[in-house]
Amino acid sequence: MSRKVPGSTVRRLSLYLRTLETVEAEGISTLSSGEMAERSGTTAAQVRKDLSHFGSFGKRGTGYPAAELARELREILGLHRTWQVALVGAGRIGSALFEYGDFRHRGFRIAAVLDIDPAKVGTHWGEVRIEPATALEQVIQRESVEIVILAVPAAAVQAVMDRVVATGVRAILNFAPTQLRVPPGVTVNDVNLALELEVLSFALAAGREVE
Amino acid sequence: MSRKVPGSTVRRLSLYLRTLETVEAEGISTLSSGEMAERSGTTAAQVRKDLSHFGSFGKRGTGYPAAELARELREILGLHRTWQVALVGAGRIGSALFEYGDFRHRGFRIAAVLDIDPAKVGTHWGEVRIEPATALEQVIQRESVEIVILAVPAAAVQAVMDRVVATGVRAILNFAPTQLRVPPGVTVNDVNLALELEVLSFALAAGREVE
DNA sequence: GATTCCTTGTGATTCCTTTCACAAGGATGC
DNA sequence: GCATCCTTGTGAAAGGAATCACAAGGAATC
Repeated sequence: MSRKVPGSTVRRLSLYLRTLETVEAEGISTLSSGEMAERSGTTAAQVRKDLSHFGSFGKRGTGYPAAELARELREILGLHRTWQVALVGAGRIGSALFEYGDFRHRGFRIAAVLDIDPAKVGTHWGEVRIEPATALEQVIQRESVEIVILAVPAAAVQAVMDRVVATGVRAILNFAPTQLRVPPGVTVNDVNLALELEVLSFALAAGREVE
Repeated sequence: MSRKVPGSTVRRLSLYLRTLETVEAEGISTLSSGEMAERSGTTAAQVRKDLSHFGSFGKRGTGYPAAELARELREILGLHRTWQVALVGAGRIGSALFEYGDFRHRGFRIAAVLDIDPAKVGTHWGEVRIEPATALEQVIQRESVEIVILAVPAAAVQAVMDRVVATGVRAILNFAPTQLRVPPGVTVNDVNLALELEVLSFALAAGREVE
């Protein structure tokens, strides 16, 4: 049980949680680190080491109780509560994310959608009315937003980010292919779709696997 | 100039390339490893070490010629040519990816779109006719597809992947939140959107930055 | 109850990535 | 031409993460 947790461990915890949910749906109530590893694409030792950062959840000779470990992981990952999310950018990517059911089931509620395009402002996505980007600060405050998803063009993203950070938001998911400058204490997670394809391109061109 | 290249280096190369393109657009023709690092969110030593895996591209006392290094990086990443891509799954995410302009500009041509839904099959996205998922093998062969993007539900993805791999495709970009089992020689790159939000959730819940 | 078989949790080790530090070499100014 | 200032490329060192290996302990069988 240590203090500093590698980002790679956090990402695997998320995979473990999904594995546990699948396993529970299959009616399995206990699984070993080896079974977890097999299903999550890692090794038994890695599973045990990852979990050991946060405590001791298994029983020797038996393994881990699926339901209980899932509950623990949700707690650790902060998924035991609902997070209010604002989505900036109502384009294709924004729309896909809004529809993405996984988010809601996992405790992320897209409470607001904003866009700069006057033609989109005022229209509705389901229950949510698209609001003007100029109202960013008010919307974040009104909806108690803690996580912002940026799905805006690369040219605009730094300016929007600066405004977001100024409101006190400390977690940002950025889809623009731009390296953002953020003050310490703010976590930015980048999803760069072109980059993901380029990794594949490299693997094919170089004739080797990557990662 | 070494043999084995870390995946993290490949990902940074992609960022460097984007930085170079930005820099060129600003009319800058030469930049140092320090300037590159500043703009790409890393360190000067890292930039030099990353590039040193592939050769020697800079000039002491001066830095790197932007246009030339960009050309070299495109070569290394395999972006000097066009890749034929098939997109399986014409839902929200598939649609967003199809519209995503960055892909085409980077040498990725979505040559085919497939879906299992009869209501979608036969309709067109731009020039591309949506084809039935049953025709997967024929379409891959006909279009000489080398990269497949899987934007299908988690429950279906392993079966589709098996068929894709059987055709000889060796590079897959998977958007389903499922750990795929692949034979050696096949590179799978996962994009797990819920996971990316969960990393942020963890950071907020734990009160610390991640990565 | 004793024996055998599993499985966890974790220090030690190995492996890999990043950072450091500096020699080598080019540019610039006088 | 010489001195000074930069910048690269890279071996060496440091830092982190994954793997190993095993002691500790529970379950199951006879």
